[in-house]
Amino acid sequence: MTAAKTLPDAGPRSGGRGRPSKAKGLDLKETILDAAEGLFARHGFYGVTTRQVASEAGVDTALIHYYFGAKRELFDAVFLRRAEILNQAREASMDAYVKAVPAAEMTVEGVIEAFIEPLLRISQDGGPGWKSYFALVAQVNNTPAWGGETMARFFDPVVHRLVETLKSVRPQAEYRDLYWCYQFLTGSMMLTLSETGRIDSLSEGECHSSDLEAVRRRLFSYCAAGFEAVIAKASSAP
Amino acid sequence: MTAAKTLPDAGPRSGGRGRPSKAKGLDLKETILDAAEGLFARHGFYGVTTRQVASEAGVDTALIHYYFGAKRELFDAVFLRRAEILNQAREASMDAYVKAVPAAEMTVEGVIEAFIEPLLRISQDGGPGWKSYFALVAQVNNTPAWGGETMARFFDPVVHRLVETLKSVRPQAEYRDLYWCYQFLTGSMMLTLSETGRIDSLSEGECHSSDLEAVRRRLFSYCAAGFEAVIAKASSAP
DNA sequence: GTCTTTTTTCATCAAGTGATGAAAAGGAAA
DNA sequence: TTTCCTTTTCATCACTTGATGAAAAAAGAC
Repeated sequence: MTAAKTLPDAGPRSGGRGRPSKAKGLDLKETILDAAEGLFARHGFYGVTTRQVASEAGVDTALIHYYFGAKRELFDAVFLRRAEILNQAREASMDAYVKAVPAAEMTVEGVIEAFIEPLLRISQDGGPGWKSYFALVAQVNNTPAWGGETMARFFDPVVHRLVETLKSVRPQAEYRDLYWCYQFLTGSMMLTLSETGRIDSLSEGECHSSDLEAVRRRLFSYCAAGFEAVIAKASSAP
Repeated sequence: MTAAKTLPDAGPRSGGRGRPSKAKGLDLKETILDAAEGLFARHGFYGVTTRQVASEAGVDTALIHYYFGAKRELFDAVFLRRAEILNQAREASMDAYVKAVPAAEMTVEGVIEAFIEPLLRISQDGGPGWKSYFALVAQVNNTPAWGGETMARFFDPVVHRLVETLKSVRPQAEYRDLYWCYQFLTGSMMLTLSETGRIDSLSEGECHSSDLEAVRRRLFSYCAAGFEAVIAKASSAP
């Protein structure tokens, strides 16, 4: 609390006097976030101690509280850091699709691809931190106690955008069906992005969690066909 | 350790002399497992203390170690208790399908329904403990550190059976595709069974996590269409 | 009743937990 | 150089953690 109050509000540079925070301060903050991200992703919020984070980051325990306050605030900082980038990338991707394709030619698969592809690309090219982050989000997504609120707080807008776009492509579809299908989609997507390695052992080497190109070749058409089937079934039997 | 060694090996009744374990012993064991199940499902392994379990079950902390040994062994006992019932029910369901339907008339959707339906039925009719259990399994499924091994240890056989049955229905399908599709399916299924309530708030009341009848009307055809699309795409573009 | 075994409770341990206040270190500003 | 502010470290607190051994209670066996 006291520590949190003395935090420099803006990131880059803080006013005029005193030691400039550019020296190592911000780097250390990022280092701490990186360490916390990896550990939280692997062991969950309660499975990680602030001492472990400090040790992994190579800093003193007190420094973590100095920069982030309580442990939960550190977790939120980890979660928030990439959530904004993620939402931006997804909104941009859907913008691009809607802008590039005439309304009459938009497809369910195209919309879904615009929604998911940014995540695959970032996971492949964004560096190792992103892999941890996706595993973290997948874990939060399946956390009954507080996962729902957290996911809603950060990711609801882009999901609503997906549903609305799909509704415009298939106007006869019911929202009920679209939301259920979205849930099925996000379950597949999150489990895949978290790359738990289960499919590697299950398939005895036929498939690899990290092979996102293989995912790309299958997930879009899988989900699109699922959506279409559910929509068709609903409209045929009301 | 010492406590674990003095455990009665077989459950029901233990030999001849001494206090019979029928009195309250087994009931207490079940009570402890129930309490642990609910807590682990909500907060994960590290988010629960043995004292919380004891308090929830209304027993002394030491009794937990007396019956189950270390905390991790308690967790395994919780996980194992229903896993066996689950596997039995699923095997029986697939047996019934394969027996009832001539090979020529089996469908991808039929096989998938035989694989998933037991879970939905048990979740609906099996009592509240099962809801917790499914949430627990979903959480383990998304745990990178040790979730993979745990899932494999308990559930690999029935999954291999699913894949083999699907292969017999669509002999031209590649195992690669079937395994990837299974991963998509299990992601959707586990997230749905864990009933996190996210779809309730996301859909603003249109859908309810607990409405498994709505799931039944959609999930089978969704997954089946996804499988068919992936298989078709693979065989059309080798 | 007495004996014998199991079940339950009590008191406690050693290690680890998140968190904090005070002091030290270090560079910029005067 | 001295002052001033920020960053980093140190020592520590109050509390919780998983776990255990010894003693007490319970209940059939004799």
